[in-house]
Amino acid sequence: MLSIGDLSRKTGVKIPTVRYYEQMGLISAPERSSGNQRRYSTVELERLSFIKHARDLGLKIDAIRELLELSAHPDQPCDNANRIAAEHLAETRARITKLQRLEAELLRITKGCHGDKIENCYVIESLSNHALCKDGH
Amino acid sequence: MLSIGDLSRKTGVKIPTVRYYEQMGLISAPERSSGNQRRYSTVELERLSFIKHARDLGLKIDAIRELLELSAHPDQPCDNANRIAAEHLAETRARITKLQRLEAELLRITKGCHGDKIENCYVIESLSNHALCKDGH
DNA sequence: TATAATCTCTCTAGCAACTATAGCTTCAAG
DNA sequence: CTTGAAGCTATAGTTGCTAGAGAGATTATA
Repeated sequence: MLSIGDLSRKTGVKIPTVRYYEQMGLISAPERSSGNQRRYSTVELERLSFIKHARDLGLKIDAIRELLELSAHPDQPCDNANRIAAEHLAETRARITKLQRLEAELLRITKGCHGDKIENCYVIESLSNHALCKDGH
Repeated sequence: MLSIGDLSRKTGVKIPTVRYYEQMGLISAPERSSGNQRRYSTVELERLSFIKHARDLGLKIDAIRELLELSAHPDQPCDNANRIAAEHLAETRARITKLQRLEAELLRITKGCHGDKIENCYVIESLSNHALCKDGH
């Protein structure tokens, strides 16, 4: 049996986060030692690894909850799992696109400053005056 | 004089957010009408536009606070303004890079599923088994 | 076996940047 | 003068954790 610290080291999920996941119902309440400390088996280790992996990929808790639910029913169609992953991919791409627009604008702004005083600083000026922007972010 | 609703419409900042910014000290407490409602002048309109623009570019409240402080001192050097902008650009780029790695992995996972049941769904399998990943995200 | 060092427990609060709700008051148009 | 929209304060909720306090449990060493 693994203590919460063991589980944490093996998965890379911090101890308070493990307890948080338990509270959120992502993992079920484990057995306890005689002194009331959590004791885990490899079942929970695998489940937590799944969660960690999904979080590292940026999936939201709710999506992970759905995926865990799905993975418990091996005989069901996997359309929903694919849909969740595809939606997350689309969101990720949308975020990239948005950040790239910001990147371009920030680059333009930082390159544009050749002054040395705030009064003619292009950074400050750009923020004050949206009309200076190339892009309708 | 502008009501908080006028200010909101002109800047695109929602009313509760305007009040939140006031609470956070980004904008100072404005004059009040005889009935205790907020009344703004164009000074506050410009300041809030600055804030909105900076937020749209992804700058954090603390960074904006610094920039506002700087913009109040036109005769000071603008090194700090440039530094803040450059740091934010670097952070933005780092986030893009990370998201692109996730995108690649998500794409691989979603394309990889040719099963129709959960039991042989590559999405679920990938999440269960990190070793299937190409990239050490 | 005693004791010290480390771990774990629960509970509460805090983070960022808002957003939502409730219950009340004020404003502006007709 | 009435009515409906807009505004007020205060509090709580959002997401996904993280930090701290103060107590109890476990383990390693003497």
